[in-house]
Amino acid sequence: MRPQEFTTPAASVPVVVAAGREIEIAQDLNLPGFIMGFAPNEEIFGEEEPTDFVYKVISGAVRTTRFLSDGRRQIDGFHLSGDVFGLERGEAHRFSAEAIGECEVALVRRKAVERAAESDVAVARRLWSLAADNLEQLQDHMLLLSRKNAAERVGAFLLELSARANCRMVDLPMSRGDIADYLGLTLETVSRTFSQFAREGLIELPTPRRVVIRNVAALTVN
Amino acid sequence: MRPQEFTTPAASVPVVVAAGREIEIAQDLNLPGFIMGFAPNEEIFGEEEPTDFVYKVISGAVRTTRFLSDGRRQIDGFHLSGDVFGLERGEAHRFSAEAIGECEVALVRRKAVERAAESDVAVARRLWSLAADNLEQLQDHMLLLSRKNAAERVGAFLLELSARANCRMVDLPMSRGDIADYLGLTLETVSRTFSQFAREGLIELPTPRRVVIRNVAALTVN
DNA sequence: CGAGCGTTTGAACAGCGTCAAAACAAGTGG
DNA sequence: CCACTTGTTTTGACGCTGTTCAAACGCTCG
Repeated sequence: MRPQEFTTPAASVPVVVAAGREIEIAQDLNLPGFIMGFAPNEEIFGEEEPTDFVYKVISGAVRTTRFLSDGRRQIDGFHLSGDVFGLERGEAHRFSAEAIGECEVALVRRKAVERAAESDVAVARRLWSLAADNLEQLQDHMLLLSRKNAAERVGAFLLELSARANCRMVDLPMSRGDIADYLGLTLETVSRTFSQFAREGLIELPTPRRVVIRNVAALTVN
Repeated sequence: MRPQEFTTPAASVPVVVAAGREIEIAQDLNLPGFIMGFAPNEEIFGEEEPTDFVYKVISGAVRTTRFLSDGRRQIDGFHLSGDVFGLERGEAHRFSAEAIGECEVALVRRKAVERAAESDVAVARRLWSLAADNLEQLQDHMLLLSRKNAAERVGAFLLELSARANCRMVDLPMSRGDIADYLGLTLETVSRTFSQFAREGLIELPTPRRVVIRNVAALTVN
């Protein structure tokens, strides 16, 4: 979705919900931006598109994805409320981003972020930290992908979400297929592992999209 | 290996080969450092050790690794001559680094690098670029680990080395086991895939550690 | 020449993927 | 309110890819 293609609220989504607002991109870094609404599975930006904006999830959830030429998909990350995404060094996005469910996203001009970083060392450092957090998370995820089995992957995923929500009960915004593409599995394997965990009493599944973690230790692997 | 434990050239490795030299950490960023020699499989730094230094490969090859508690190993990356590694944000290393074969590594104080970045925006930007390169490489590797099969992984690995060496003939400094832990496979699968490629004429294997790439397209997957 | 390590190869096995169908949930229109 | 549609999730049966275990091979270096 390119900004030139904005539609008015009266037309179909996406729509600009609010313009000219101050968006907090990092701690103590507020920049002018605007908020847009996206429908489920709607593209926020596509691979190869210019990196004109930096994004922040206001509500809902977003996934960033990459594809192999034959359609195999990888989900690089899930971005929940408050997360910043789409900040890349190059001129073109290496990922696409899509709304998982109905969601609101704030857009800030990338140039504005870069100018702020150039004039203020503290800001540059905070942006660096943002990237470094990202890097460390990616490294953990790489270890998961290269050396953990299906149960360990799903366990780590549930604990990751639980830690983010700071709660043993988690509502999953994403489908089994999304989880599978995040964990390098198939959706059937993810579903089977959920069922297995429930049978073993490690989790409860009140509904398919709600998980209550009962046994943290049994889901943990280091 | 902590610097306090340096031994003299007369004793066993590692040894300080040269002290007080200027090391080029990034383009136009030369900082005082010293060069140490390491024996095959010798640890350069360990997980959890303080991040007091930034490292640069002068000769030979280095691997950075992480472990799961039960011993499963992942190789995060191979670092060849000219590569900078060990630059992390936190106070403790999240990886260990070992010499693959006999090699020389330059050490520069991390504080010196940070001071340079703080006083010079251009330096900070170049360090940022270093990290961003790292990030992009990691993302590609994640796609490999999550969605590519054994042949595609080994193919990508060979092309990666070939691109770095800028040559269709590549000498592998690392063992089959190292390659396996980098690609998320077993050493047997790596060996079998090499043999398979050779049988199909995609590569030649004059010796186990030397590969000549014959058919780039057949090894490529996007 | 023999020891030790890395590599190759084989055979059996298992974990996860594939294909298929059924169960389930949510929304739509009669 | 209920039949119908559509999409997601679950479950089953089966097969393949890659692992495991084991043995043989080939270097290199004492």
